[in-house]
Amino acid sequence: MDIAKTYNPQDAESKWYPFWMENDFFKSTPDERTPYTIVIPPPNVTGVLHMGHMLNNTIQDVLIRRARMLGYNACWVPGTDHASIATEAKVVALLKEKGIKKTNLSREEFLKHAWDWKEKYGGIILEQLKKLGASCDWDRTRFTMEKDLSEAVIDVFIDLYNKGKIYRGVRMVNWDPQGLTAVSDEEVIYKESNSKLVYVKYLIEGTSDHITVATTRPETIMGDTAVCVHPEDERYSKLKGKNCIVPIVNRSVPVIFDDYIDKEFGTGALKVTPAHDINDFNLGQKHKLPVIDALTPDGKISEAAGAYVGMDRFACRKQIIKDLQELGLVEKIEEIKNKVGHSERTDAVIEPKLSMQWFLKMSEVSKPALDAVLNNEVKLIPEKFGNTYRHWMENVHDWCISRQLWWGQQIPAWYDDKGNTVVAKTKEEAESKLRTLNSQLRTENIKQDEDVLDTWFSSWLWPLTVFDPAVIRNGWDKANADLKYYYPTNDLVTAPEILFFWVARMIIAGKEYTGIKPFENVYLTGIVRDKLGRKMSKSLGNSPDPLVLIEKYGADGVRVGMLLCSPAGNDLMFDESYCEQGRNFANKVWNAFRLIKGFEVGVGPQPASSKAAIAWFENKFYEQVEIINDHYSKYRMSDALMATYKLVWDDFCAWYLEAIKPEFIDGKAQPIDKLTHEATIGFLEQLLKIMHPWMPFITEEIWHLLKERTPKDCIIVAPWPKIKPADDILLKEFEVVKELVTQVRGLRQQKQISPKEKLEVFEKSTSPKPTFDEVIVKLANLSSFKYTNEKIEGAFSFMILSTEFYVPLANNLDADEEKIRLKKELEYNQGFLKSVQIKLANEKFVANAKPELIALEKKKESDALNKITSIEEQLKNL
RNA sequence: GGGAGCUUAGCUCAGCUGGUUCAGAGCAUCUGCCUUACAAGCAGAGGGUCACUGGUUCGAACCCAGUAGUUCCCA
Repeated sequence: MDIAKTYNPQDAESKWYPFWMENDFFKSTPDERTPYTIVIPPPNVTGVLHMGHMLNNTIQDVLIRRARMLGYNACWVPGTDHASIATEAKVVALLKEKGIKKTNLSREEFLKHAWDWKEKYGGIILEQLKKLGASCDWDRTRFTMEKDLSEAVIDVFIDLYNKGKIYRGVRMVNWDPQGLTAVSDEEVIYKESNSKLVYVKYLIEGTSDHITVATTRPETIMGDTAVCVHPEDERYSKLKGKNCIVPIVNRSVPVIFDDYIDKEFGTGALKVTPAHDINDFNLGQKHKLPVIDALTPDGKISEAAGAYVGMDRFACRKQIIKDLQELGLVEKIEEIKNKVGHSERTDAVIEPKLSMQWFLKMSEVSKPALDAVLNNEVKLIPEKFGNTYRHWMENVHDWCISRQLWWGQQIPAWYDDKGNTVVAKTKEEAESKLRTLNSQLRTENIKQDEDVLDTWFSSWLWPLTVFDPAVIRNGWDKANADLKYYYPTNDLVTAPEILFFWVARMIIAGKEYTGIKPFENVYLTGIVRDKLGRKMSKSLGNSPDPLVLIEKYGADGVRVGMLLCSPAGNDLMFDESYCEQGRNFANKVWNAFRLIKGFEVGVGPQPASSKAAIAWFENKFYEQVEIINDHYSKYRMSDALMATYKLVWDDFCAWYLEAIKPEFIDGKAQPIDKLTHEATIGFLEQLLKIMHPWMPFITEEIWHLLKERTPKDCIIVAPWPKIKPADDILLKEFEVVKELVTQVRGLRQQKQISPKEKLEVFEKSTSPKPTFDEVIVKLANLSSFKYTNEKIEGAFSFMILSTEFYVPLANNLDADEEKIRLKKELEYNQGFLKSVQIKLANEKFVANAKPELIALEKKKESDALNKITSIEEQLKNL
């Protein structure tokens, strides 16, 4: 068979993914096995795969594939969320291109367009995940706006309303004037910007005096309903009971006193605009001030302002400063830096705005969710996030769950024309409820709330409703078989930035509706940054396209590359060179396979070197798989990967294969014996298994090229290797072999001796351990490896641990050079001895240290003394 | 302004309960090799005042305090 010299990932990827699908290897249905479940953090339905997804989903796939091999019933549920704001913005933009305005459409018409869009373009990301190799059970794909998932959302709203946990109120919300919706606190991004602090004079009514206030938002002056100063601020004490005049609109407003004021900031006097600042709003409530909303929803000056009506808020800011200057009312302008909130979705400057919104009271429902993390019922990985989590949960604000959009679950609240509100699942139910409040009710006067619910208000049910959308209605006791089997899920893999948005809220929902946590462990990945440490973003253009990377390096290469640089919970500085390293590794594995596949099996006996190498590698494998399993158990992904990488590359390829590889005689490869051949294929199979979660495609490819297999005999479902305790003594012996071979190779390099020239090596020993002698002869290319009781005169020598080795080199020993080298070694050992002896002479050390430790130090001392004597002797002989 | 984390080789990171010859790994670098599995490779080598300053201890990369730099979260 002709096998390509370099691995071609595309062939394997296009072959095995469909094969796995056709054979239902990703599929899971409840059975007698223990389940292992992951629900995907549903990506935004408008999304395309970015590096963050790539990292996140690779980790999930590694976990799920390994669980499958460990014999669990592995189930990874995929899906997308409906992303109200993002999707609606996309659809609005698309309609605009066609010349259709959203405002000209009815809700139903708009939603039809939105669904059309979703069917046509939505969920591209799920197809992209397949390229990565994601082994999701695609038959279980869910979407948060599906009929029954939506119904669950409505059921939750009604339930929480009935429990008194949802209320409607006028509140200051973060208003996105571009998206025309309220957004939650978490969706506001504060950015540092340069602002002008304008000092404006307000005349005191009935006098020629004035009071100066400092503001960064002069365009809200028309909404002022008071000026506030600190009660203990002597500068202003004479203003008690006075009014002042709001410039431009010449409104008379009171001067009020409140210790909320920071005397040091600006002039110590604050203009109070209850409609446009949360603190001012609170002040207004306290002092019973009127509220004047001076802005329209789209960020223009409103009728109520009485001036600049219809002007954009930023244009107005410029104009009003100019006008105030002309009126002589501007004392000065300072340039300051402050943080300005921007919408995460549209990047528009957020406007604090009073509006009628629906809220969920968080204080009670969040308690069980806080406890679940504090008492380790839900484990956060890494643990440090527990602090952040607690801090947030202890200071949680009520959750604004309404959004002024159409794409989403419409709030099941109904109003009549008399100001009555009821919450009901259907219009009919609402009508009968309203009728009890309003006997004159006319059906045509019943209106449903126009708003939809926050997307997180549906995705917080994800781990429940992907399995049983009816669980809210039926209750946990009547949950379906799927939910009972898969819930709680095992691991959740997500980004720390949505720890509160989503993770905390899922725990809340899980606790509220089942009393059970939704998952055991939450693995928080880092943020993918570029190598300069900048967050990857579209605007910076510093994010590689994952699909291009896959094309370039292969899916396996990219997966390995991603995980090589991803410490748990810490950000990762991604660089393409990691993918290159991943690709190179795949190629290394490919070539190891090529070598093994090319062996011709003969009838000859098994060489002693092969037998010894097999014994060693078997134990090495046990030792390392145990370490790898341990890394997995601690979610140390990059450590598990690196241990796998080194086991394959260093131990298997560089040492084992070199040790068993048949020699060439007269330019012809000799056949390999049957026993060694079988053992080697067995090792390769075991190694492929532990590589499979990281590199699913190449491992499946080689698995099938290695042998004829039955159709169901695929590595994706092959059992994870069983291990035995490793023989530590054997492993230690081999470490000496490695060191010895390295020394001989180094000697060749140093003395310019060809690797082809055979050398002779002696070990000074009275109790030979010949297990690996033949391996040494082969790997170091020796004519012989012998033991001696005597020192070999005139030979090059070195020590490993406390054993001396000699390499006789005719005409090659440079006495001066040798002396320098030995003196250096002598110095080092003397220094070392000294430090050990100081320690042993220290009474407190001897008194306090553990006995094993003292014994160890004594051994170090005697070893060092032996070495020194030996080196001194050698020096004398030169 | 409040809170949390981080700082170890050129880069990315390990270093668990303070004690093995403990200062490590991978990549990168340097040197020599196209040795019939692999130049996407092989063999060898160099490279660090563990951010800084103090303290605790027989002993500190590790524990404590402070300082500097840096990242994130909250306001």
